[in-house]
Amino acid sequence: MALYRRVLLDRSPAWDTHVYSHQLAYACGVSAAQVRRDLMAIGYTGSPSTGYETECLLDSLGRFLDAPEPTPTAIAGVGQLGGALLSFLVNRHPKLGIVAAFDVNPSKTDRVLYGVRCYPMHRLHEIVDACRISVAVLAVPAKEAQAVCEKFVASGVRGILSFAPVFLRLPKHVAVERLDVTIALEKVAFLARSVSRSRRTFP
Amino acid sequence: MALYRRVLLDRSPAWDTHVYSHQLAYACGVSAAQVRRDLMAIGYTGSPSTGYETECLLDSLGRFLDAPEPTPTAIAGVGQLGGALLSFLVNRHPKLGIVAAFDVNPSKTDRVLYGVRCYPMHRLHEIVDACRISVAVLAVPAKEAQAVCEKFVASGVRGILSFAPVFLRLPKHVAVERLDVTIALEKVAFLARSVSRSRRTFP
DNA sequence: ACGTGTGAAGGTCTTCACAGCG
DNA sequence: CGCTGTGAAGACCTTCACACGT
Repeated sequence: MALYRRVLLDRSPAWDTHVYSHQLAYACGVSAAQVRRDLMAIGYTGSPSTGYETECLLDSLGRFLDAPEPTPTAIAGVGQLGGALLSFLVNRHPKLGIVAAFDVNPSKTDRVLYGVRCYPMHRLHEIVDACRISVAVLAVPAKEAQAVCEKFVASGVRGILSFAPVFLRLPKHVAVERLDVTIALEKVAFLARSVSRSRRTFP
Repeated sequence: MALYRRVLLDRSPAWDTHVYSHQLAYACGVSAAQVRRDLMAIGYTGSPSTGYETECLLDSLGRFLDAPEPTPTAIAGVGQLGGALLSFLVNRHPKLGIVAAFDVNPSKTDRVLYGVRCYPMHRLHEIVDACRISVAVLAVPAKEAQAVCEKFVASGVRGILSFAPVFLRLPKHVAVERLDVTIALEKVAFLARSVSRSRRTFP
């Protein structure tokens, strides 16, 4: 899990240079055995006495998670959500830079928004091709999501992060990750209801 | 899964009044057996000849997923992300209404933003208590997330949807769901890289 | 003693296969 | 025949338990 790296990056001052699996487990909300197994899977091995060296571990995680060179990324849809994502992501991650934005709204296109140039939709293929973009973020309305992501895939994109509340039907060689706010909220409401129920049942 | 309902709500015109498990499975990207098992779990039973009645099925899903009465919800943090979420969620879901927003910024508080009244943070307990809010959305900076969600929990909130890229340590009787944009993006980039690798290895 | 690496057990979730019925 | 409901098998993931090194 990439969560380990995040936790290590803003590492607690307690972990000076070394960290034990149970500390990392506690910080990530998983079990210590899980951490050891995951770290073993990426080929890093720690010493029993001192635990894991944080610097060296971050290095191994980086080699495993990141591509050798930065991965250029694009975003489609610069509405409220797209804008929030842009301002949040720009210059945040050293290996995942947003290099282009796309929108249908002419008042948005051909300008630099949040530090990223915004292009009209019809130049999508051209730009994706020229910048060798391999990952795209979808922040467009649900009705346009399927069409836009097909354009991305046709232009060579191999990974898509979608915020649209629809299931995207794509070839198997494209990785899709969905972040569906509505469903997540329904899920939380459901879980909240059931935990409070079990609380009442077994007080 | 709540995905079924979403798919059924904007149901394809092909499914007039009835739907077969394999159609629903195709639309949601899962297997037909999975759909049948899930629908069985919520106690709905279809007929072999006609499949499932969409209206009746939606009814059963609603009884299972939703609370009998609407669940009041609050949001903390009305920055870029919070604003986008607000405008996206307000009046979207019949059973999950955002009834209050909270922010530290005085220029935001005591105004109505996106149709929702925004209160200062120090009135959080008072408002959550008065409105019987049981679910909260966190769109605050990572550093404040833990503190804010503890205030929510202390005020009686039992479910939290967090967008902050930190692990929240909370009592077990509180349901937490995280939507971490950065980690999701890293995951997509990683998967995109590995699928393109396997593509090259077995062409 | 304490923590890691790792085999083995245990549980959960998914898929297969088939009886039954319109 | 085709689709549902459901038991059985299987795959996957998590946890336990313990040998080894420091």
